[in-house]
Amino acid sequence: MTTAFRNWQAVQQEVLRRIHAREWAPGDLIPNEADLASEFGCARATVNRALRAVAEAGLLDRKRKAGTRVALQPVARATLSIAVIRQEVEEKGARYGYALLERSMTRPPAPVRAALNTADATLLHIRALHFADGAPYALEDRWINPQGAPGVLDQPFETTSANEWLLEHTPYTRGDIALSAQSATVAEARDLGCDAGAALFALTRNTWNGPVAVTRVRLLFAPGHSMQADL
Amino acid sequence: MTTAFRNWQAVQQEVLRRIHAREWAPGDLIPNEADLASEFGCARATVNRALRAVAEAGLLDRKRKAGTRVALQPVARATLSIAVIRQEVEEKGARYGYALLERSMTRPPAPVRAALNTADATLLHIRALHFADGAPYALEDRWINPQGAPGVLDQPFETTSANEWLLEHTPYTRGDIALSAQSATVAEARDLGCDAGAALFALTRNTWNGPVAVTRVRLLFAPGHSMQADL
DNA sequence: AAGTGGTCTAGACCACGTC
DNA sequence: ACGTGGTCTAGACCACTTT
Repeated sequence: MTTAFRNWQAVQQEVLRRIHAREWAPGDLIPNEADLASEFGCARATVNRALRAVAEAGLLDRKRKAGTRVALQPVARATLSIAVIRQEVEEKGARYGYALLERSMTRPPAPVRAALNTADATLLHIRALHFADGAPYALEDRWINPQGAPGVLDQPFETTSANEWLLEHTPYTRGDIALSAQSATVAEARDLGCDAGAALFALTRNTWNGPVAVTRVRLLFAPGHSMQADL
Repeated sequence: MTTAFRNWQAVQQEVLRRIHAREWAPGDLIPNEADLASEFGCARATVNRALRAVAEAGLLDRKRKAGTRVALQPVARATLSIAVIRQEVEEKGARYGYALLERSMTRPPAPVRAALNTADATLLHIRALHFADGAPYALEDRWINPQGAPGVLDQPFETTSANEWLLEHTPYTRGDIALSAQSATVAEARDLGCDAGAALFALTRNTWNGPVAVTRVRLLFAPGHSMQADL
């Protein structure tokens, strides 16, 4: 006799067990929801909830009519949590500091124009440093579209970072992120207090609110920085 | 009169609209599920589904009894999809290539032992190169615990990468990932065909199957590599 | 103690994709 | 055409927290 699986977490655990134990091997078609429900002694909605969760984790492929199959090559999905830099620093138990380096209205260089699709508009350009315990932590290079961030031109950003202000005052509907590595230029090395040519972790992020570009920011982290995530 | 919101996606969209329009401002307590259900003209379960989805995206904080609040600082969550390297290369439209550099049973250095918590066991050490259109794409440095990957010792890994074999044959229950930037050592530069000291994007990943370590891998990507994700 | 979200149920209908 | 997952409903009970 099988124990009854009364809640969706229990069903999920049993499904995961069968996958890991290869009772359901990669590529296999598993029983449909109705059959599993009667086997597990619960409602179909409960099985659905469990299978949906496992599918979202990438271990199952579900298709109407075709049924549910164990994923052949489970694509690992790591979820990065990207918080405000001040939070990130303080969560590491360090004292946060901030300094504005530059604030101007400028026509951005071609790559920025292309990424934001803002043609030849003049954007607010902010360069700033974030510190952890007095040491440079990250160098922020940001372009803000005043059209997409009402009120931004009234902000001096001398004590509060654009990073923080935008998150609280400017909604966005979509965005993308790119992570990469790059060598520190002489200027960047000076700002970050490292050697020129040092390997830096870079995060570039664009956000939009509907069709209108809000901001593009490139964060260069001091050498040794790493981002963690769980699978 | 309000239009009826008949499905959870429509409810979700309306909730997002209210958050973005600041009708529900950060920190605000929003109406409870029952009230929203009657306002939207749908069942409470439908509202629940929608609110749960928004909360999973980080825009709402939900607590029993305390109610649902708009998140003060929505933590951006970027989901990285980490596929098999061969897939990754082929999806870019390039021809994939693979070469084994080293295969041995060795006692790993301290950092690896510590990360995997394998005490002084002897592990399988694999070093290999992945190519895209003939050019080095990524350098793989991997340690495999034979205890966690039955059958791995029978694999030569001369034509099929450990990356691929493990994903298909070895289940895991948890893992972690770290992303960072580092300078190429002389040896790494030789393998990757770049200059020593070049900034490389590094991905280090540990996986376990329950309490037993399965593998630890460090992937060093050729200069210029970036990882993309959406928000 | 009471209010809120979390979940389960049984049944129903629908949408999609394969056959 | 038809089988499968996707979703909705109405009602119910439970679990967690705050009051």
